[in-house]
Amino acid sequence: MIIKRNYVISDTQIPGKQMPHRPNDATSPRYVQVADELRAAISNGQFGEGDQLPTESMLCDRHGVSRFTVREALRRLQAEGLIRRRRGSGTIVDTGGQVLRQPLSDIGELLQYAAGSEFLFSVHGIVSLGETSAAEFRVPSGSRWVHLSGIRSISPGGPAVAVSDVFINPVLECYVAGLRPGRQTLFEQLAAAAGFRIARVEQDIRAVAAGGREAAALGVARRAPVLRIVRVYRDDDGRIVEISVSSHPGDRFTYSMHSDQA
Amino acid sequence: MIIKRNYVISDTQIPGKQMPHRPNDATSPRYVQVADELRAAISNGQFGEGDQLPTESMLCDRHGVSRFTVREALRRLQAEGLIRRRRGSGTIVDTGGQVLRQPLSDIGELLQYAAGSEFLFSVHGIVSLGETSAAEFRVPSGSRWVHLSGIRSISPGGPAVAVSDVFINPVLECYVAGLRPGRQTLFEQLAAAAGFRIARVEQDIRAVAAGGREAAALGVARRAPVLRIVRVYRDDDGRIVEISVSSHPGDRFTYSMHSDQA
DNA sequence: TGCCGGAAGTTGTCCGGACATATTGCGGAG
DNA sequence: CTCCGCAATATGTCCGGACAACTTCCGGCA
Repeated sequence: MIIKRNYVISDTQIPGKQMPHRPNDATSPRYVQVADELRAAISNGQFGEGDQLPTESMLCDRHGVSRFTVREALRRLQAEGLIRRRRGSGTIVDTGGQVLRQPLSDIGELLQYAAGSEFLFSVHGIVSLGETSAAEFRVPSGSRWVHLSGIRSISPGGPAVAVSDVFINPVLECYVAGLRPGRQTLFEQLAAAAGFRIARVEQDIRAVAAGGREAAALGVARRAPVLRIVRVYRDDDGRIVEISVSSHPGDRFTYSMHSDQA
Repeated sequence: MIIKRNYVISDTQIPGKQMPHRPNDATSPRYVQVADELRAAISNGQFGEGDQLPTESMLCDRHGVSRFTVREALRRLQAEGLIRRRRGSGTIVDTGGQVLRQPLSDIGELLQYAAGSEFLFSVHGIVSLGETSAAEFRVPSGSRWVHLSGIRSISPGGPAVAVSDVFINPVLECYVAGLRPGRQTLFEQLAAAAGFRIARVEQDIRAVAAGGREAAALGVARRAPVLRIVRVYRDDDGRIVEISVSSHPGDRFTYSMHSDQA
């Protein structure tokens, strides 16, 4: 009988064989763990803005991993905009004062944004998208979706930072009743409940004039400028899981992102 | 005397030693070259939407490189949103009909966007940023910048897709006179002329109401919704090279991006 | 004093190998 | 014929090593 496990402990240590520092019961890869530890160290001030991070070889020794793993971890932190790296010089903490703004350049940061706000919603049943909406979302005209709408705010009952319409793939209809308002995103809840993974998010951002319903919900004047963000969530097979259309008041919301060159 | 070169050809081929398929006079890394070839093959229809790309080991053989190099190349294509990958299953071409929109999720795609439009500008000399602007751009109040303004359009003389104010670091003032209008970005020209590299771009996106000057230049009504994009370009040392403030008409411009989970 | 060149240190590129884990297809058992 | 399980195959994780290219610093030389 064969028992599947992450790592097999053998008596004879073969040089060059993968051997975790401590047995890895958690399923997350080592480089994610290293990245998490470094991120925490930056976050709690152990490494301050402008400080030099330990060199790759030092991190290898300290965490008991190879340079591959360390570089993969550092690559993640760089993609998050927390560090800056220069050949020959080293790795420097440079967050650009990121915490104050809403950084949204990958799915992880999308979650971070959602975690800082509350989402209240109600379910409206199944709708069929007309030609205009279908073209805008690049889905077949007349396709059917479970329709929800809601309001996102920083503190419960506080001023709204967004009003949203959400359309969920009807094959997931049975899970819609289990969705709960709060700080967790809908796509996260759907993924956990139905047992799949969000592999890609596409976003379209435009400036539009507030309609009557949006203006009222956001507390702005009619025809005031609002930022409209359309997000399309896809699973591993490219199937659309969820579409969300969010409208943010122009005077209260800024979408921030960054891009680092390799 | 020591002559620096990328690779040294030795008589005795040591197994496992790096040895380029063909002598690499170009300075670009091998994985960039592989990525470029694959991107071209996708672009010219050699691999169509939904097709399966050759496996990693096939690409290793075909390009005469290691799996490390192939994976680095594929990682780039995935970041660009051209392919989708699944463990055990393979790599599939999935561009999501990207060419029709303006994808802007890294510096390379920023260049692609700029290449599809013309930028005409004029130089206004040196200005000092007031407190409001300084705070918005996160630079010291009262700092001095070379001020330019201009209009971006798809075809020369055609309708404007943006009006921009640009602020350039005064240490680069001597290069400003050499800037030329057209399809090449200003930061690209500055980097080439002054011999540095743009390492990071930060972007803030908001919806605002068009002011009188913007409305006239864009051909929209006053107080019409416009998308305001503030970009801060930094070099390797984190110094601000250029700040650009672009206003795009809401009815003619959509900012598209995507985000793929590893 | 000032400049040049080399040594040391650091990240970038690249290799070959090994094993883990997910998917797919096929054949055998029922 | 259907379903289970295994083999083949593909990508993901991880190792150790080697060399390239760039920075920084320091000492020697003019």
